[in-house]
Amino acid sequence: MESTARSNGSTLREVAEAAGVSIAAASKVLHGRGKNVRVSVVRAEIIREAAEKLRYSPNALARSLRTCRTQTIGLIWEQMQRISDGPLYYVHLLDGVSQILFQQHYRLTILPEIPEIQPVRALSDGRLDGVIWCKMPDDPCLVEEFSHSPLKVVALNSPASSQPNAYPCVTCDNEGGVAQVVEHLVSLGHKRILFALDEGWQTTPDAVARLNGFRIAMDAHGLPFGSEDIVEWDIKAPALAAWKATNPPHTAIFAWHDGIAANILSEAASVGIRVPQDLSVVGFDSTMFCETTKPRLTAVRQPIREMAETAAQLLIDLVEGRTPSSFFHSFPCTLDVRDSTSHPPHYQAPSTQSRGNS
Amino acid sequence: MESTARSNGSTLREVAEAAGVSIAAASKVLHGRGKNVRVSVVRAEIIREAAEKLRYSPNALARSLRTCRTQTIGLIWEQMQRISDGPLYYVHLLDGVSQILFQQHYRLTILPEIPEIQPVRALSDGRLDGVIWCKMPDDPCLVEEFSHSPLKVVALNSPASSQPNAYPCVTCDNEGGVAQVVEHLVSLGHKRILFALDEGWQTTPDAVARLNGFRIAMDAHGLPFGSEDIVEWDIKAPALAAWKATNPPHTAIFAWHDGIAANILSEAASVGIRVPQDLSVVGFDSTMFCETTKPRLTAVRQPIREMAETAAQLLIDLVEGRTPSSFFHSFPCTLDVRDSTSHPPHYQAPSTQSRGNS
DNA sequence: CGCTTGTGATCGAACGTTTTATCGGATATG
DNA sequence: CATATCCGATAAAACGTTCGATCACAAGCG
Repeated sequence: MESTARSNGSTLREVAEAAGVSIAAASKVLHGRGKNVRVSVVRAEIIREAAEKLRYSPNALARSLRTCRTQTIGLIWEQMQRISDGPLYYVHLLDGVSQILFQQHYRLTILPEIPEIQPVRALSDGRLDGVIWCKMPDDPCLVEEFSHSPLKVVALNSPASSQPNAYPCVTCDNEGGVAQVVEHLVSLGHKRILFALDEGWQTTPDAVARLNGFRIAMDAHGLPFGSEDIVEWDIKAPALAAWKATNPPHTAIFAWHDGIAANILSEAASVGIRVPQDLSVVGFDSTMFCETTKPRLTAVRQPIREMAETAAQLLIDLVEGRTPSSFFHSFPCTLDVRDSTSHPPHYQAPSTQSRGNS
Repeated sequence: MESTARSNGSTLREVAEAAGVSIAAASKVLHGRGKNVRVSVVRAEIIREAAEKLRYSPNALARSLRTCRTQTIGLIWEQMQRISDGPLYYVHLLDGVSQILFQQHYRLTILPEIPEIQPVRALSDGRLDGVIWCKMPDDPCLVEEFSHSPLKVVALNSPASSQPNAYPCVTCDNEGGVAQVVEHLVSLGHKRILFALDEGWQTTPDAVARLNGFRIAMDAHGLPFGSEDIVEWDIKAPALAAWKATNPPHTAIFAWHDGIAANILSEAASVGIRVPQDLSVVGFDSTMFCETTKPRLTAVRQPIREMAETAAQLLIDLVEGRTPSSFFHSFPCTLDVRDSTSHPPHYQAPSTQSRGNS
């Protein structure tokens, strides 16, 4: 075995020797650090030449070991499987985060999903300055663990923390967005609306928030909403046939994210249900995706790119010792009305509208 | 200012002191390193207890500095802007890469696009064991630069290197995929096919390869193909109106990737051109995207996920000192025929087909 | 007894930086 | 002339690991 694996071409010491100066001088000239170290212009030039000749490249590990800063932040999100299955939501998230990070000379490391506490400690192994955590669970143990660590953390699309100022949170106004959906559908004349979730939604803060918002909004309109109005949509098993059988039927479906809505659309097409004539469909996220579906998909727009940018900037501020002015950022959602929503079947103009369905 | 920023809760030395043993012993027990270091079971337990009590977490920087290994690999790809504009291609790439990496306990760092040589040297700053480079240019200087660095590199979707065994290459059979498109369209009766590219395609190896493949395939069918059959599609400026004016008109368009094809589809819909009756459209990549477009998009399927997995595994092998059996991996493409291709207008059955167009 | 082998353990030298403390000497200040 | 200040520069101590060298001691073997 090699006794010592040479890490790189040349070191600061070699440059210093070649230039006939001290290591400190070389460090000062090449990296500009060191307050008390002063070096004349002539020697500076000599050092720079020596560095170029030796193809010197500084070792970031050694520097980080000394300075306790790595200029690297981590991103924790869902399992890749779900990310590549879903629509463009995560791509925009990545775009926003990396945009801010790169322009401020930070690197981005993608981390595998970490559910347990133990691995959280492993996060603070010195390689990261901070972490953006998507859908971070609101667990006091987690906060406790982070408080013992120099690692900074910002939560993105996570439930509001029970400890208000433990870490910054960036979310969107799920409730407000959902309220707009209900408002839109109700004004079109819909009374029974199905809420579509996918498997494992219980552990997804956003899904829970949207369901709650939906319940509240329906309630505000005096419309009934119970467990029979919720369906766990399975990509594999078509469920629209079953939907047809319910009585009185739901005239609209709201899916908690675009991916499910898209699946509902293609399922409807294959079963022969016309959207929006027979059934209105609404999604959530409103990425580019919605523009190319069969009837273009009406959906709530979540400003995920801006949210990601905000989270990244918040984290950088924290890492660099600046205290953010606010620890809670909620972004408003808007409704993009496209072609997948319309009046329910047998709709009558509001003036002659009677309470019971004919 | 703080003179010394404490990096973390506790160090190996503190654990060793608490347990009353040497640092080497603690290192051996907690990390299993050190060949000659032996420690009895009783003391091992004492050390483990001390570590737990002190919330010890090893410093990866110090370890990497010593071992010259970081268990981290970098991913160089296009600017994020293009990534989030495009279809799911990059998501699947990321999925494949991270899948392999994570399960073998490697981390993934996303790097900003690096066009210059100088920053390439900065890559080998000790933080990375290797790099997966998408659309890596075939530049001898680059190879030269990498040969001076301990960094391993694997090229993904890049042109075959002029130095065959300098680094492993993973690509798909662009020519073969395009040949299938031409075969498909010609068998449907098309004779004039427009090739759609987007701005800056000249620097994209895949785009160039597909254009070449297209030229060859058209030639093999005895069909003319010249500069008037190539169009630079601009997302902003609709071009289908112009297309209508050409005489004789192209009856089919092949776009070098799905994103452009999708834009053509929505443009066609807004201008009133029916696909596939008036115009056939074919894309390349065939991600999930193609299933939800207005007519479902016929496209060449590129096994990007498998390609990404292969590239990642190749790189890990290289990093861990194993020599890959092959340095060139080309994946076959298949044609997914969907609803956006059909016979050209005024098509007559082959039996009465005459050479000239009526 | 002399020699090898094996066990359990420690010491201390790297790894490549940053940064504080220090040091001649020149120059300015009292 | 004594003393403070500044300039140019260096030595050396960290930072937290890994790992080769070493050591004491016991046992096995001829």
